[in-house]
Amino acid sequence: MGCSANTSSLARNGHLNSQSAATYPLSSEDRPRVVFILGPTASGKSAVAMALAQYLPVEVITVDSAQVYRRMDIGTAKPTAAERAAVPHHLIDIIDPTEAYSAAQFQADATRLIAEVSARGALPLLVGGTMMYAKALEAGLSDLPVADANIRKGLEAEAAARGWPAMHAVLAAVDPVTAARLKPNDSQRIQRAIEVHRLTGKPLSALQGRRGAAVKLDALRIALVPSVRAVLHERIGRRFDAMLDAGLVDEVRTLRESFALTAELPSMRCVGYRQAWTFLDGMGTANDLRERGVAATRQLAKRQLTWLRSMPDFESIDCLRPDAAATVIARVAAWRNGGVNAS
RNA sequence: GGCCCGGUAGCUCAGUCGGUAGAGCAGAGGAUUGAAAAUCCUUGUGUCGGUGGUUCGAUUCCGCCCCGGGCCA
Repeated sequence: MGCSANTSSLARNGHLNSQSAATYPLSSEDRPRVVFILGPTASGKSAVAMALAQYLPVEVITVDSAQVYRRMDIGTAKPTAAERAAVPHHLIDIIDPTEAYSAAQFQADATRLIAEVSARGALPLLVGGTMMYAKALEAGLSDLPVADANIRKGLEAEAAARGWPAMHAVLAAVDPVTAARLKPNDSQRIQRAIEVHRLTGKPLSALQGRRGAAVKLDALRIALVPSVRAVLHERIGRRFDAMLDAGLVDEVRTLRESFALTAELPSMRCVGYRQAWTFLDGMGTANDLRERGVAATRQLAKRQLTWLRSMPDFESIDCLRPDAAATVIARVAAWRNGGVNAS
C-alpha cells in the first residue's frame, strides 16, 4: 500500500499546485527521510518510539503543542528523563507557560531539525498528537502575519462587551468570504481573521489562497489508532489517575506561584491543567476534577482521531495489539530496505 | 412497624392540570492555515421502578408491592 504514498500526500493537499505533484521526483535523494508516528493521547506513541530507537539511530522530534512548555511535566506526559537521556528529543521544554507557540513556529523548527538530524546520520522520528502541526509541516502555511497580543487583547475586550456574533458581523464587513465560512461563535477564528485584517489591511481570505512552500519529505507515515475506543478510554482513565497521584494539582499550584499565569493562556488551557486550575479556584470536588479531566482527555482523543481519519496517507496500526511496537519496527525496516516504493 | 420524600436517557434532574417526554453533562460524528491538549458545528426512543384499577387512553390519578433516603417509634 505504500507505493503511492509519497506522491499522494502532495496531491491530496490540494493547495499545492498539481504541476509540482505531477513532476515530483520519485527518487529520495533530495528529500529527507523521516518517519511519522502520530496518534491520540494514551495510544503508546512514546513506547513505540523508544522501541524503534533500539534498532535504529533516531532522534525524536516531538509533534506536541503541550510538551513545549517547561515545568509542565506531569500533565503533558512528557518522556521521562531516562528516555530523554537514551534518545535525543527535540521541541520539548522550549518555552515558559506564559509564552505561546504556534503551528508556524513548529513548521520552521521541525524543518530545521529534520535537516540537522539527517545531517548527523540519524533518522528523524516525528512523534506526537498535534495533527495540525504535522499538516503545517508538510502542507505549509499561507504567508500571514504573526499573532499580535495587543490586537488580540483589544478584540477580546470588545467581544466581552458585544459578544462574538457581533464580532462576526464586524468581520463580515471587511472579509465576507471568511465570515461566511466561520460560525458566529467561533471566537478564535473570528478573532484571528479580524486580527489579520487589521495587521495587513487585507482580508484573510485574500491571503489564504495559496499555502507557502513546505519541505518535501520522503516519509513513512504511521498512525497509531485503537481498534476499540472503550479500551482507549480505560487507559485514559487510568493514566489521568496516575497523573493525579503523581501530583498534577501540586504542579499547577507551583506553576501559579512561579509565573504570572491566567486561565486564558494557551498553556493553562491544556487538558488537565485547565481542570486543575478551576479545582484550585475552589470549583468542584476532587472527584469533579477527576471526572472533568478524564472527559476532557477523551474528547481530545476523539478530535485527534477525527484528524487522523482525514489524513489518508497515514497507515493505521492498532495500538492495542500487544505487538504494536514490533509491527511498527517491521514496517519501518521494510520501508528502509525497499526505498521509496516499499510496501 | 408507622409517617414523609424520592425512583424519568449512561449521570444529575425538569416535565406531562391524563393524549407514551426534555435540558445540562457524558457519549458519537464532523470542521480544523501563527492559541490547535485550542475553538466551533451536528447529534437525545428512554419497558417515565413493578403490578393491579379508574379511563376511549396512564409515565401522569388511585391501591398494593419493590428499591433508596429521612423522621418517629
